[in-house]
Amino acid sequence: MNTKTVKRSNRKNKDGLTEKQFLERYDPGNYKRPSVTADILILGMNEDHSGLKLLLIKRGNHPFIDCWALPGGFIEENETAYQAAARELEEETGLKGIYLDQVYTFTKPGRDPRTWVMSIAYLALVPELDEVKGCDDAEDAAWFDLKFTDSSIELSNEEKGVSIEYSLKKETFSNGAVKYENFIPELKSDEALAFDHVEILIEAMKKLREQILYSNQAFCLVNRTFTLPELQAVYEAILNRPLYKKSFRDMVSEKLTETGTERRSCIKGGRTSKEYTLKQEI
Amino acid sequence: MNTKTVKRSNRKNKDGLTEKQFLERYDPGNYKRPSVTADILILGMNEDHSGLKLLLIKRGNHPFIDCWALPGGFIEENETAYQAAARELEEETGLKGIYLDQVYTFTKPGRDPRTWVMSIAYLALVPELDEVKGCDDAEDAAWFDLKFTDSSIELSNEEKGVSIEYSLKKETFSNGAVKYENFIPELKSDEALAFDHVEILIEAMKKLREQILYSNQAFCLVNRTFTLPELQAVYEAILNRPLYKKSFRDMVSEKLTETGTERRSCIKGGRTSKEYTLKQEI
DNA sequence: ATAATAGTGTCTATCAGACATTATCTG
DNA sequence: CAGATAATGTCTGATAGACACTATTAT
Repeated sequence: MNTKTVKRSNRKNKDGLTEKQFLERYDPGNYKRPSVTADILILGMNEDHSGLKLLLIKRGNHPFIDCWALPGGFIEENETAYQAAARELEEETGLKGIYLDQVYTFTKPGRDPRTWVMSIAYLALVPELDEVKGCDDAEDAAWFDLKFTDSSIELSNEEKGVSIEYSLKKETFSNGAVKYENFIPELKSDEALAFDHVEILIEAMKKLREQILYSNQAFCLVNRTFTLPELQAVYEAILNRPLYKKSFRDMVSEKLTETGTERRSCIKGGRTSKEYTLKQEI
Repeated sequence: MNTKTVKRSNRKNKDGLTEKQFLERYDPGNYKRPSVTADILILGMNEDHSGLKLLLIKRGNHPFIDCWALPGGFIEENETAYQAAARELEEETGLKGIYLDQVYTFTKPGRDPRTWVMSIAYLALVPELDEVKGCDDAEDAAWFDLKFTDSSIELSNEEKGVSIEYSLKKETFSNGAVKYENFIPELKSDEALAFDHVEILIEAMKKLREQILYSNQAFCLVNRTFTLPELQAVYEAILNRPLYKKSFRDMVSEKLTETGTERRSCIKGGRTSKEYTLKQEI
């Protein structure tokens, strides 16, 4: 590898320049370049585990003034998109070390009416917060209850009196021999999500649904210690269908360690549940 | 929705501007912006279906002069990243209507020594070409045999006498409760892939391996009509492990339609195989 | 006691893994 | 015929779906 490096450093291009000389004289030119943002879907479970919630911020300026939007920010030159997303996530929630993964990059011309902007979308999964802190403080930011079915998306925040609703139409899309089921959203409410953020939400939820059964992502949405009814509620909220208790428990059992304690999980009556943690692999 | 649009168009921001006025006066400012390229992994099966091949082009200028690289190009303002990738794919192979899907966006600062460049990686799957056209013509472009195992990556082109090899070390990486197995490449040959293109290759192959059993991607790598030994070879090449014939056939059988003809699939002796096509869903 | 939830037992259908056997083609 | 590959049959073990039953708690 050293010999290779040395060899390459002497190699001259058609203008007679070595790599070092070439880079010293390199002129980035005046091509038009896009701005690139990292936008984040921050997902959590609501208090009684009956569904998902999504963190949105309210826009204070044009375009889409007064509309709710995904938190996000421009990526800077000395950082990765992941770092930008993690920074934004911490600013918004105060949380670090949270599950955060790149979902998809959105590049459609005109998706931002101001100028040419691409968006690298990230999905963050936050546990039930013992302290429900940092969310609707500072500017206008709030958790919205999210209902994502096969035929509609509903985002609502009772306290703020906001309800955003889209109907979904399934459309098959061919990519070579592969066929996708795409959801085409149509706005049904007065309020709307800013930019193409519905589409980002749809893509992220599709991906999460595909992966949830074969990954440990569900464990990111509960506390470090959790009960099986709580964990099952996470799967059911994401998949939007009930799971059989026994099959579910068989599926996750080998990933669990009992803590030894028991406690109540949901609010309504009934028996106490055993508490578990995710098994630490050695 | 119309009322909503009308309402919003009158809404003024803190400077007293409507959305229209705001956009007319919008100054994109002088922030630094990245260049963004669409780079493509173009994968196909080699002639006797014994393995995968990858299309690479040879760089004629710094940086990484003389190195082999993934084809790609800058995304322009009036197109999506997908369109840029499709355009590049057609230039390189003459093919249209091919499977093409976004894999991941690479943003690490310094990944291009010239300037700030992000890359949106695409995966293209091309069928066995009856005409093996358009590949090693024009500039220097060539199909490389690709061997991707758990411990190494090998890219070789006998005709050009080029062999690129990396060893792979597995490393676990924690993302919240989720653990990933990452492959860390280390260059073993004199020749190397340009930029961070090994990492792009690794990510794309990981994703393809995860999806191949639950998607129709394998059908993109064979002709419209194919035999089961041919199709099985595709799965085995991607998964890098043998599959049991019977289980494999049970798995794919409901996706197939017999054409009625029989023909020989591989070069070596033996019986003729039935020919199939992918079943058209109604 | 009753209602509600937590947790377990068991049957079935399906399917991947594993091998064995039969069928067809080339030389 | 021998050697090679194609295609199919069958057994096993694991598992998701489905339902029934027992256990524990609050009111």
